[in-house]
Order: sequence, then C-alpha cells, then structure tokens
Amino acid sequence: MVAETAGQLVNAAARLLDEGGLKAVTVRAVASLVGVSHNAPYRHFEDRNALLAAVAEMDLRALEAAFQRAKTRHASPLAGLRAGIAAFIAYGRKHPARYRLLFSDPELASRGGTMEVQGLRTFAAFGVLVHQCQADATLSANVETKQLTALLYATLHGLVDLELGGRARPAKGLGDIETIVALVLRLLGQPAPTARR
Amino acid sequence: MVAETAGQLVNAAARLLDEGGLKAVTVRAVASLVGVSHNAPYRHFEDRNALLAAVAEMDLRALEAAFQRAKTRHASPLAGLRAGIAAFIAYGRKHPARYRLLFSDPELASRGGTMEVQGLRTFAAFGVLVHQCQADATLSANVETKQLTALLYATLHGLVDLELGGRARPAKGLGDIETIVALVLRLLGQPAPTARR
DNA sequence: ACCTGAACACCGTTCAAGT
DNA sequence: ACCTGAACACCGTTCAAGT
Repeated sequence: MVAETAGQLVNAAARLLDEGGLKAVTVRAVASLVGVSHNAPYRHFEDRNALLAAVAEMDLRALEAAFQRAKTRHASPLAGLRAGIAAFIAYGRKHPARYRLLFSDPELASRGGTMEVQGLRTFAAFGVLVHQCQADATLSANVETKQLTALLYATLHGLVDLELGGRARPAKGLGDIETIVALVLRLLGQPAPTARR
Repeated sequence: MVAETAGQLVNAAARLLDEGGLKAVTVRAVASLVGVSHNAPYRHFEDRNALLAAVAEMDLRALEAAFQRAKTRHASPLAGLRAGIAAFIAYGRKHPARYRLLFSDPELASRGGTMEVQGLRTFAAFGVLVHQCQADATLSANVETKQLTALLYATLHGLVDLELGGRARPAKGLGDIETIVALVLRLLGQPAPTARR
C-alpha cells in the first residue's frame, strides 16, 4: 500500500497522463488530485520533470517484468519473444503518453540517473528473449545478439511510435503493425548472408 | 524571397525549434523575432499548433525532395536507397526538434489536412527507392513493396528517434545507428523464406 | 486586410511562514 | 519533516480598436 505522498503523486501523474496526455500533467492538477496544496510536490520532487521521470521509471520496471514473464511462461523461445513483443505493443497502446515518456521525451533522458539504469535493465531483459531464439535457431545465430536485439527493439519502437503519433496510415502499409512485426521476424529467422557490395 | 509575414513566421519558428527545442517556440518569441506584436501571428495561423504544422509540412516537402534527388543522382538503386537513408538520418540529427514534429507530435497528426497528404507523398518517394532495389534484386523481391518500405521506414524512424531521445546507448548496441541500418539492409537483401511456425 | 495594447485564465517555481 | 498562501514571471488566446 503506497500511502506516502510521494507515491500518491506518482500515481496521480500516471493517471493524468492516461486521461489527458502530457499537457494534462500540471503540477497543480497532480497536487489537487492527491489533495495537497499546489506546491507541496516540490517537497518530494525537484521539479515537474523529476515527477515525470518517476512515472517513467516505474513503467520501465513493469516492462522489464513483462519481458521476464514472457521468458518463463512460454513453451518455445519464439513464443516467448512474441509474447514480449505483444506486451510491449499493448503497453504502448494502453498508455500512449506514458510510452512516449519512456522512449522519446528528450527532457527526461539527459537527467540520467536511475531512469537510465532501469532503461538498460529493461533492454537487457528483451535481449534475453532474442538470445534464446538464437540459441534455438529460430533467429539467425550468426549476428551478434546485441545488434540483433537493437535492430528488433528499434523496429518495434518505430512501429509503435508511428502508430501512436497517428502516422501509421494504411496507405503506407502501416495500418496493422503486427503484420510488419511478423514480417521482420520471418526475415530475421534465417542465417545472415555475407555482406554484399 | 519570402517577405510576407506568414512565411517569416514559419522561418522564425523553424529557427527557434533548432536553437531551443519545442518549448522555445512560444507564439510571443516567434512574433518578436519577426518584429510584430505578440498576437499578430493569430492573423495568419489559427493557433500555435497550426504554425508548427506549417513548419512540419515545409520539412516533409524538403525530405521528399531529398528522396527524389537520391533516386536520380546515384549509379545503382542500392546507392540511391543508401543516400536517401543518409539524408533522413542527417535531417534528424541536424533538426531534432523539427524531426519530432514530423514523426511524433501527436497534436499535429490529428489535424489531418495538407500535412497528412504531404506525409503520404514523402513516404511514397521513399518507397520508390525501395522498389528500385527490389527490381534490381538487391532487396528481396518476394515481399510486397509497401510492406518492405513500411518495415524499413519504421526501423529507420525507431533508430533515429531513440538516438534523438538519448536512448541509443552503446551498451544497447545502439551507439552507432549506421551499423544497425547496414545490418538490416544486409538481412533484407535476400529472398524471404516461407513462413515458419 | 493587417496590426496593436490591454486583459484573462493558467502555469512552473520560489519564498517566508506555519505545525 | 512536511505543508500552506502569496507572489512572480511567463504563456496561449481573445477582444476592442486602430490604419
């Protein structure tokens, strides 16, 4: 039970993000939702961005946990990877403003600290899913795991971000991002050819 | 020579985006840069977002032109595609705040209209580069052009967006996005295998 | 047709006190 | 240690006039 003010403020900010997007998260609205004065949050967070970073860190942790569940609760490595990817997409669709906070907000990345560390952990948990598929030969084994993970992560993020931004129009072949995800998994599911010129 | 106020306002907004990011683009700062009163912009644009959309549309047009140049000025289709990709990455790095406006800003997509039309044109110009590579057999020909274009576009956007957001840490294999771009081109440069289970 | 000055409601942040 | 009320500078937007 998170009863302390700090925790309540984070929850209130997350709720406002879901309901009205980033611009709805004013320090004053957060404070009023918790029932404290408009400047009480400054006793717990340095400024508005620090409060947002706390939400992002919480969500990154939840995403890491989802990847870990995907790893253990599925029959095959490929099924696990697909479950992790599905969880990632579902999170973005359910919490668009919060998703953007994690992966795109430029104000939040520079402050480094614990959020950056958690970002690396979450990425690593996704990498485990990729590595298992390589060991299983369902994904090309002669590409470095880290690079293959980076490629999949970036593609996934690009697809989700374009959809959330309203840029994934059907006319672009982006009407259904699951189709493109399936395509990339199919194309990566084979030995890499040697470099061509 | 764009001397009318509307054009000057767009240029001033673009400059402020480059120099101080989205939050530096206040209607008042734009107006003062052009030398008009703080509310004069409302005679030319419905609101702040309409002004930003005008910047985005200008940049989408420039990107379309870059793709078209890449198509004609290079020896091989693959060289053309690579040039288009390089122009895309360079634009994102040079104008990060403006890049985000085109591809991520959720407030701008919903207003539809001319910006959306230009977005489709720009995407189509990129698709031509992909199609030429398929015809040339440097990219897998047995995948629909539209889907292959969507995959490459999304991957490219994901890589650039993560870098601009400061999320492309070397520890994630994302320290050098050109490496991942080269990897995906290599992996796509072969016939697609049939679906696996 | 285009511009200006005044005004409104709102915001992030700070400060001096209060318990 | 935590909270409050008042205050400051700033912002997007609107309105009644001016030329």
